[in-house]
Amino acid sequence: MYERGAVVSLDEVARAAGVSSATASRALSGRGHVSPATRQKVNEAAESLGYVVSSAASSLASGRSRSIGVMAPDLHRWFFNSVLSGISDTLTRAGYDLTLYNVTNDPQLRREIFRAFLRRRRVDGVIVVALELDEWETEQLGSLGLPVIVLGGRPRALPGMAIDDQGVTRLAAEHLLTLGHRKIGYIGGDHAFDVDYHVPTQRREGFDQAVEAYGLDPADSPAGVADFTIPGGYRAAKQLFGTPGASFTGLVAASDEMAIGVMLAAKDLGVQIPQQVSVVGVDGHELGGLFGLTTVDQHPVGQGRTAAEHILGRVDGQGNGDSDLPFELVVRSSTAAPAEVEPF
Amino acid sequence: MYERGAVVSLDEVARAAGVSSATASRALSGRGHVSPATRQKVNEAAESLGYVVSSAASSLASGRSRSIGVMAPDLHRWFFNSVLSGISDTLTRAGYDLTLYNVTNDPQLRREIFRAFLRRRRVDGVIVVALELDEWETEQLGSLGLPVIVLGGRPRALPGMAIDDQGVTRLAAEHLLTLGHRKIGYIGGDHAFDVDYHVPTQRREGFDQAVEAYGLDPADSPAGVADFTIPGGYRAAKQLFGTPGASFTGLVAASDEMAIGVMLAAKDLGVQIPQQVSVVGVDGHELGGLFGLTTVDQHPVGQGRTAAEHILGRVDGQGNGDSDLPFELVVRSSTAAPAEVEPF
DNA sequence: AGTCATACTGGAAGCGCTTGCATTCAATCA
DNA sequence: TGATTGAATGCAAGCGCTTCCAGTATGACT
Repeated sequence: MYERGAVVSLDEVARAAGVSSATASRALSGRGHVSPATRQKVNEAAESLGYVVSSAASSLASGRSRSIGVMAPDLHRWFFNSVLSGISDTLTRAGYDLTLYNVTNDPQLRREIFRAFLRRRRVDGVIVVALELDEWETEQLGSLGLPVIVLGGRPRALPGMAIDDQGVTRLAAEHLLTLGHRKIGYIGGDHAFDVDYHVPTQRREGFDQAVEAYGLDPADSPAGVADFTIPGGYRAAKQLFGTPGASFTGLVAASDEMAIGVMLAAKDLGVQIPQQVSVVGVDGHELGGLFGLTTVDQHPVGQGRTAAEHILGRVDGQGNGDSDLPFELVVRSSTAAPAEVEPF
Repeated sequence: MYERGAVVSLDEVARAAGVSSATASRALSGRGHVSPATRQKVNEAAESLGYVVSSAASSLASGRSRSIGVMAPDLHRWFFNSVLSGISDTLTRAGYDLTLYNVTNDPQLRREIFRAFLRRRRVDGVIVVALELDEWETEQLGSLGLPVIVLGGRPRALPGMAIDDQGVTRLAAEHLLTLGHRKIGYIGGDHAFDVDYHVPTQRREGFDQAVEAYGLDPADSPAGVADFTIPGGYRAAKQLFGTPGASFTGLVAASDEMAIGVMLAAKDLGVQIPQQVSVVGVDGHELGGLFGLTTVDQHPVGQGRTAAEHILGRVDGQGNGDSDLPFELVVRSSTAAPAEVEPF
């Protein structure tokens, strides 16, 4: 039904340039010795014929596909689609394609991705974004014989890049403590939500460390559990604000989406931010500005870029992948020194 | 550096099953005649050896890559990543890969995607999500010799699927008019924002039609311009709410994100929804429930699924693509009959 | 002048599949 | 019963590149 319009082959380019296809290949790919004059002739021929290499033929012959696989969970979550944008941008600039594997909750589909999709040798490397991998999955990835990099979380067996997940919440909590808050609450994830690799635990840990460093008992901190989304944060905050006796002047949320949920809940309940409660999040969400949210920005787009650069380097046999990612506190209007005002 | 772990070839499977590689290929792909007994032998051999077809070799030999290209703009926008999820889900289930081309504002990158990426013959079909294509791009897509489907917008030259973009806003406005509102405002896009193919104009048109049908003059409707995002809607609403003399009891926003921005602005300004102003959006945003937003749901995930099914059908030579997509009004708490209360 | 390294180029062998064609064999039919 | 048909299978020719190897030419060096 769809016949490919006259597709130009390397042979035609070679003929037009008056060289062999071997030389044409070398000229176009930049590998091997080709005289400048020949190279130009070939390039011109290719240009004028509109030649584009066939990825299938090239892959088959060279064993390289010029494509990177990206496995990511829920694309609705801002963090993940941000990382994906960053990866996509860098790969496109490098002339690589991006094969997306959206790993959903369907266990069968998920299994199939690890079993078959990745093995088709369509990709030269894999970036795993914030997935909690079980042992079998880790093994599958490892046995691929391809560079793999896990972004977010540090599975023992695979090279990873991650922010210091304790560091971010520690920084967030320290910010509040420095401002003078002494009674601060925490809203974070639960182990049951394993979309993030151990992230919930790590983040809570960081919070605790900061609190303890100020001689306080983390157990005294009112805590809520949510799933890293806006509605999740909203619900948790409503509950927290409504808990009798659980007063606090500051609140750390383990993600900006939760923090935004908190701010919405506060608005609904008439709790004033930051007069009655200061709120800090983690991520650097694009809506942070709109809400005046103080946050620990982890530059997700940059993380995507970095991961992509890294994997591209590894495809060429450089580096090994483990590294730390930067983050920084961005202070906006959702935090202030605790006022003399009655806490909520 | 990374040697591929013992990759199993079709020949090995064939040998293990005691047949020729031709038969093994037919057995595995399901094409051609193979006796049930042979088929089973081959399947078992493949299974036990962990054989997975090489996509490059298969593509080269058959001309089919079992991959679909998806071109999408800004992944942050909820609508786009929803559609993408839907596409991904359907493709994965069908055993297809998804090659993502995130089309950004960088004109050079964008050009390159159309010029080279799509021509590498890595994909069997292309789904274009809500991109305003210029003539050259349309032509490139058309000359690919591949099934292409444009989701959202209807470029003359390419088959497309779209909701009735006039219909959605007409429905939204009719909802308000039916409730008794007679002074309703509109927040929509601008031609300058061409991420959506003609969508801004179409949606405004639909709104006007509804208003006119009630004997009102669309020119009397207070209107704001925004870029389909939450902050955009927020800014436009602040302006609209602050315009002297521009009173209205209902507001139609051309996207849910804008509508959410409107609600946030209203909250900040103390404008009560729906008591003073009723708000309707378009999309079916996942946060609609949280905000109690009345909306015209266009089921973006479903759209993605439908588009994917369609393109898969076209790859197999069926159908031609043009079709309408369903949408429906979802009434929540952001709309009500105009109260006796003073409008904002 | 002779040797050797080096730059450039072409021939040709695959890469791992799919598929057209030929072959075999058993079932069907007049 | 011989001719016909069709299912089942194998052979082998590619698909369009990359790259090893060999060959030639050119320049450098002793």
